[in-house]
Amino acid sequence: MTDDDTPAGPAGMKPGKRPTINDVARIAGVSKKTVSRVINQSPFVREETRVKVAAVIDDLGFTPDVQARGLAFRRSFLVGLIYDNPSPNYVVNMQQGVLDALRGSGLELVVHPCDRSNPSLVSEIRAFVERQKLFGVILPPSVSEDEAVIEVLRELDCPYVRIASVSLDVPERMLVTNDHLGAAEAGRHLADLGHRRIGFISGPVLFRSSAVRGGGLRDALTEKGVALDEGLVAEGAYTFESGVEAAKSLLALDPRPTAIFTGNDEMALGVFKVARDMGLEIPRDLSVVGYDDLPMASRVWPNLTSVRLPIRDMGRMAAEKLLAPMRGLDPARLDQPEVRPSLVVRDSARAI
Amino acid sequence: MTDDDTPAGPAGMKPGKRPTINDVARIAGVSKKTVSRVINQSPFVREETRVKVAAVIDDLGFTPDVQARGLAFRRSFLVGLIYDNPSPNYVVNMQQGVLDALRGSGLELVVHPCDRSNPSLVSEIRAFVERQKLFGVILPPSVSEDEAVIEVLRELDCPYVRIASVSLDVPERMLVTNDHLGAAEAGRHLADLGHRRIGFISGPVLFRSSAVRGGGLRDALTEKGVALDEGLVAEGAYTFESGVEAAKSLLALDPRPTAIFTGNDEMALGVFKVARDMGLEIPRDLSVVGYDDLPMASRVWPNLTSVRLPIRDMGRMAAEKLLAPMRGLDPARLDQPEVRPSLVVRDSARAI
DNA sequence: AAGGGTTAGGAAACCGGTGTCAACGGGGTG
DNA sequence: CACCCCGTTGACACCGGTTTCCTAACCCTT
Repeated sequence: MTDDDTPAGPAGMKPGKRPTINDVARIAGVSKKTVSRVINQSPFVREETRVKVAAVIDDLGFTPDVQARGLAFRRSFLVGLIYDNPSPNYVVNMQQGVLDALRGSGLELVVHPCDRSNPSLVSEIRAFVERQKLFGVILPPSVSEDEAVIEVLRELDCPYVRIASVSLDVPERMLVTNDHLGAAEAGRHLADLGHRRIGFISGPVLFRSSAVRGGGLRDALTEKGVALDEGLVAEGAYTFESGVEAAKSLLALDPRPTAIFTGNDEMALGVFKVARDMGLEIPRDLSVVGYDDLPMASRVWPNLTSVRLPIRDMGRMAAEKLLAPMRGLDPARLDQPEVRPSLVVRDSARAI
Repeated sequence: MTDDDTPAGPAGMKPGKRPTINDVARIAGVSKKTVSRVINQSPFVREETRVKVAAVIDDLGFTPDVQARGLAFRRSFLVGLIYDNPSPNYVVNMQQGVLDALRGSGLELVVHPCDRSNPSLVSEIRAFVERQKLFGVILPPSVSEDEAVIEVLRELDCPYVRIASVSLDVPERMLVTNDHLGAAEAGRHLADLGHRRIGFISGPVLFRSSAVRGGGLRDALTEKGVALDEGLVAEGAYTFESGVEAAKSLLALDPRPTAIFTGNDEMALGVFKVARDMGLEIPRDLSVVGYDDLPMASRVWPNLTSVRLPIRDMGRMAAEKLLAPMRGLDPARLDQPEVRPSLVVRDSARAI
């Protein structure tokens, strides 16, 4: 009957426009509210009706408008990733992991780098979250450790998941990276290789992981009957340059340490540089173990022994926690796989 | 007069809720349409009225709801970054640059990695752009070179800016990275150092930059009276492993090249590894020049001479092109700064 | 002073969904 | 048989903006 000449799409639709819920309702012969119920999987729809509406939705290729839905729901379908970690490798892998979990959920990822030393950090994050009415937020270290930020998220009633080296919150909002375990593995490895004078270059105090990794090392050494000499501990800043400075001070000692564990790989490369400049050969004259297992750990020479952190998996797990309520999963289902750092043994550390 | 006990916010507002355009209109004593005009900087508002409304907006801390605005505008305030480049460093710097340009504009960045070898690439990107009604899209290589993707963006009427090594589109939608120039600089450098047998490890053919960088090298050498021996050209894949394979084949030649220019730094590190395994010392026995100037170029030993690409600036410039219409800038203003790659001379290449 | 062209500003519809609540039909109960 | 309850469904208002169309006021001519 309709003698319209719609070039594409099923009959009854204006061309060149996406179908709306009204089109679906009209064609299916139901009210838009019923269509809405089908979309939202309401149980109060007769199976027969549901199938009929679903068929029309499928036929038309209808997808609900995220803005309209968001407006009515007073919540967007955007997940924010707020981070201050400067490592590109960390950031990209984290994003990938989050996207792995988001795939198929209809949610998108909005990235928001920030700077904890910026005094307007909190108000800026507040504006971001409030304006976008975020579905949820994922916070990797170290911004995950900022209680003022968390305070704002709670106040705005924005769901979040924090990633940190130790538990700082209720389990359903927390992903613990167990840095203690990873550092302990590194410590045991060095002790087993016979090292007794072991240096440690920590991260900045602003990062909890700095202390946790140091603690893991200390505990493992103690367990092996080795003491961690406080004189062999230097503070770095998780950067190459800071690693250089710290290594200079440690390797200037007499007697110097026979092994150095660094809080991350960047600083381990700083140790490499200083050792080279001093004519020390790794691992003959000095063993080095890093943390993070960056791609370059296996590119440099000698290959760097390092603790691998499954960053992408961490991103995925954190995002899955955020989605759990939407998927009707009980937060009680807390028996999720833990993050397990693992030591990757390569060539930069050997028996004394 | 008002004896309400709103804990926060100016009078006349319900507590715990963000002010809406209706609140502003009521308090300012105008219609919501007039407020809308002020927000959108319509010229049809008397200065006196504008000031009055602006004062109320400021007083209330009113910010328009992005979803409602987007719904009415039929366009969101989200910029998409669609990329398939696997380098974390590239991706993060690109994001940073785009965010630099977006700051203060009220737009947010949504990241969308993709895989060009996925047959559903185009339909997936279509769904993403259509569902989110993106404000615009930025496409770095190599997805920027995919005409099928561009076709979809045009069809959906979604503004975009492509980043590529050569011009593939009209100037206002194109940011050219001038890889030709960067590679030529590298070529001149090697020729000036006296190298005559120069090897080249290209990127994959899927990336235009591979051919363009090779062309730049060839032209520079020709200009110096040096021929690029086709037998010294090997194809890599922009990965460390592919660099290793290509280096093995090139360094097995007799006589072997005295210098190798690689399409990127990852592959240059592959050359480092093979040289080390063969007992060749860089730069004494072999000079190496890379492209990208990754952070690790200055961390490894010897420090890698490489062509620096201002990735963050590129991201910013691309995003600014996208915002130009919104800012009322003429696309005619095309006298923008060009991307200028520059050679960073370090220790991995020296005179023969 | 009447007529005509601007211009500032408002009422109502609309963007595309969801929440509230009442209505409807059929089966079980007193 | 009247009444109630329950599973389904729809009408209508609403989310917070923008667009369309119209009116009233103002200024300048004639």
